[in-house]
Amino acid sequence: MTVPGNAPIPAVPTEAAATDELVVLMIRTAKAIVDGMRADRPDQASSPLTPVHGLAARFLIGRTDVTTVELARHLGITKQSASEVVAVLEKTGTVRRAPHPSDGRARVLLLTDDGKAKLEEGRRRWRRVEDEWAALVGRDALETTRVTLEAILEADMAARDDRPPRDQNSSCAAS
Amino acid sequence: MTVPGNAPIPAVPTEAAATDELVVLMIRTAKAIVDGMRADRPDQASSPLTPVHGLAARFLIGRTDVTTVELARHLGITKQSASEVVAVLEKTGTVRRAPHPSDGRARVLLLTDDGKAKLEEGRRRWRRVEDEWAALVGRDALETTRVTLEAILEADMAARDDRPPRDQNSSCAAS
DNA sequence: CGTGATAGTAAGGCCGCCTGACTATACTGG
DNA sequence: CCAGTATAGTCAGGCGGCCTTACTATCACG
Repeated sequence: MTVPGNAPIPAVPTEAAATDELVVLMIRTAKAIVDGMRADRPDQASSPLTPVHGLAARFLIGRTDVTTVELARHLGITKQSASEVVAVLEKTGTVRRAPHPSDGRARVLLLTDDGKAKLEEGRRRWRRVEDEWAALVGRDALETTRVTLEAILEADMAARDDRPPRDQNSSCAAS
Repeated sequence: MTVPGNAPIPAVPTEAAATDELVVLMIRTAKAIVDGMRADRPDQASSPLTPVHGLAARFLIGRTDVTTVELARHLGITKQSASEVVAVLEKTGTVRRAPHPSDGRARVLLLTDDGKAKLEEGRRRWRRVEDEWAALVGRDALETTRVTLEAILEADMAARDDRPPRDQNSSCAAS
C-alpha cells in the first residue's frame, strides 16, 4: 500500500480517506460481481450470454405475457437493444417467441424448459455465493440488505416512470 | 402490467415470479443509479466525466502516493484504460500529476483543490439521496446495508488478489 | 551491467448500447 | 369506414468504454 523504498512522502495532512458512500459501494460491488462472473467460468468465456441476458431471462419467470418492449423497460435499455438480447436468448434456446394472443404486432417471450433449467442452475450457484456472504456478515444483515436494495430499486423505478422515458423512439412525430 | 384487451392468457400455473436474489438486486440497483446520474443532470450531459471518473477521484482522497497502475487495480480496469481516465481527470483540472518521489518511472496522482471541491459537491448530492432512502427504510437498515456491502466488496477484492490479475500485460515473456 | 519486471504510452479493435429510420398493426374520433 | 396517431418490432449505422498488442523508460537484483 505504501510507496516502495523509503522516501519521505510530502505527507499532506492526510484528510482521512473518506469512508465510501452507499452509492459507491453499490456500484463497486456490482462491478466486482459482474467481473467475477466471467472470471469464474473461463470455460464459458466465449458464451454469448452476458449478465444482461440473465436479468432478461429472470424477468420472464412465471410470466407469459412479456413483450420485447416491456422487457426493454424492465432492463432500462432501448427496445432495439432488448431485441438483440432476445435474439441471443432465442438462438441459445433459452427463450422462444409466440404470437401475442391479442396484439398482432407483438410477440410474447416465453422461457423454454432449457432456459428454466439454466436459470435454476444459476440460482443454485448464487445461493452458494450468498451462503459465503452470510458467513461473513450473518443472515440477518444479508436479509436487511436485500430488503433495503429492493425498496431503493423499486422507488427508483417508480421515479423513472414519472419522468419522460428517455426517448426510445417515442414518435412525437409531426407538429 | 397485464395485457391490454381482455384475452384470457393461457395462464400457465404461474410458478411464482421468483424474488430477486441479492446479486440481481445489487446489479440492477447499481445500474439504475448510474443511469439516473446522467438523467438527473442533462446540463452536464456532454461532460466527459463519467461515474468511473468519480470512483477514480474518490480513491485519491487523502492519498498522495497513488500511481496510475494502482488506480487501475482499484478500479478493476487495465492500466491503459486507467491512463485514459487520468488523462480526462487531468484535462478537467480535477487531478494533477507529480513525479514520484522515489520511482522515476511513476507519477503520483494528486487531487487539485478544484477536484476536492467537485468531490465534496458530489458527496453532498449523494448524502441527500441517502436521506431519501433513509426515509424509506430507516437509518439502521441503511447502515447495515453499507457495512454488508463493504464486507462483501472487501472479501471480493481480497479474493481477486489471489487469482492471476486478469492479464494487463504481465509480461510473462519468453521462455 | 545485463536480465527480467514494472510504470506508462500509443494504436487499433470489439462489443454493448444508442440514434435514426422504417414497416406493420392497433386504437380513436369523426 | 377512414384518416391520423401511437405502439411493437426490425434494420443500419455510430459512439464510447474498455481491451489487446506493442513499445519505451526506469528499476531491481544478481
